[in-house]
Amino acid sequence: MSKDKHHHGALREALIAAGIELMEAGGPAALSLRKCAARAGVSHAAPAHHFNGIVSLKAAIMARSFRMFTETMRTHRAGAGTPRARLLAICEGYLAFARRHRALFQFMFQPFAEDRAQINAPVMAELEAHSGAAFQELAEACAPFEPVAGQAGGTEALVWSLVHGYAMLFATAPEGGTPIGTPPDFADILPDFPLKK
Amino acid sequence: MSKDKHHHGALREALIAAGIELMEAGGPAALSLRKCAARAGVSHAAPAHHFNGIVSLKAAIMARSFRMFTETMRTHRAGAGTPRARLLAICEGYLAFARRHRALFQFMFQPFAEDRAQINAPVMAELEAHSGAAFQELAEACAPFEPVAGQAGGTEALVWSLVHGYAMLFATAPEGGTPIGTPPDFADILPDFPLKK
DNA sequence: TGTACATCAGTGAACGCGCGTTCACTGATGTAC
DNA sequence: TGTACATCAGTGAACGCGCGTTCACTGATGTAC
Repeated sequence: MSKDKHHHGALREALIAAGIELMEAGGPAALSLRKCAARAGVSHAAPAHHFNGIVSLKAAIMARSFRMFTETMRTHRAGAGTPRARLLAICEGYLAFARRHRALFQFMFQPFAEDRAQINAPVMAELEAHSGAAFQELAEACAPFEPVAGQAGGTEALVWSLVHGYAMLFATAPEGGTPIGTPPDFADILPDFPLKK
Repeated sequence: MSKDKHHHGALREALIAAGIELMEAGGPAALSLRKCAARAGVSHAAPAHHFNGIVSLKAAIMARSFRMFTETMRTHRAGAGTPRARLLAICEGYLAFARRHRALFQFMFQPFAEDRAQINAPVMAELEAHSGAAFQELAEACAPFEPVAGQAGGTEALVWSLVHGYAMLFATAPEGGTPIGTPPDFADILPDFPLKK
């Protein structure tokens, strides 16, 4: 089999998958080009043919993460009938992803990202498309409700803040390390929003 | 002056301050023992006399950060008369700290913390006291209100999630990088909670 | 008040490590004719 | 269907860097008598 010598285009994807596994095992700081290459069964110089630097690998991992994130929300949304049920389902998907992929979730939303200038255009476009789609899911789920405080985006801002904070504080917290013993279910703290007239 | 040779106990604090400056300039990943030492004007071996490893330095920085965090909330709370005003003031303090100290805020709440086993007892106690005090401020501000969903801790969980998510998404986001153009003021999305009977 | 001595808090050199990146190379794949 | 050749996607060695940590040392400070 020639695969012993050549990856036939699968290496790029394999490196992304390896990076995700590394992060999930050891947190965002555990990622390195050399470890990704090793995990993909390839020499540490090989990734240079697929990413023009580690920043590009990180961007590709982030894009892939947002795609998984959006898919998780869509899966949860399927079958929810009422607007309230749909909104709650989207949020449950949000939280499910955060719980299942703690490190990726942290990685996706950390404010001190790398220099975006180093990311090449197609990867950047992919990243923006996937993260935009994730937000779109949330925005659509908020659409049937009367805007909070009468502002466009008010409900989105409230729901997004609430679910994101809950995810950070309660869903991805290290083993029981929160001042609130057992936090309430998310469904119990999501306010009732009146439907649009 | 003998300070040329000896720091007279001020080095420990100087190293913590240096670490905070480093993080605020370059994010949590910019911290290193050697850079802290350099910024404090001391050889890179000197910190070993004050911290038994970089994990201890990080813990001390985290403790100091929580102290600043609590102080910011207390400053904002001062002078607020009604329960609603106090709750809002605490939240504004929360957000003010996140905005002013983006990197510290991220550092304090990141889920993949170092091995806590390496932190020596007094630093650990200090850290727990300061982070406990921060949460206590928030809990006290929630106390006058009827518990959300009838659960103990319900209001705290809602408010904390909401303000924390808002801080992460809107207060510490990199230059305008949020799908919601201009987010609403936090005061507009904080629900009205009924007072206790 | 002096003196001997222990302790403290620095220095500078050295260590080994993992990292990203570059380089010449090589063998397999794909293409033109 | 063969053959010459360009391109692609790997390899392994080497580079320089910053890192945490250890070590013997030294001079200043504090203490016992």
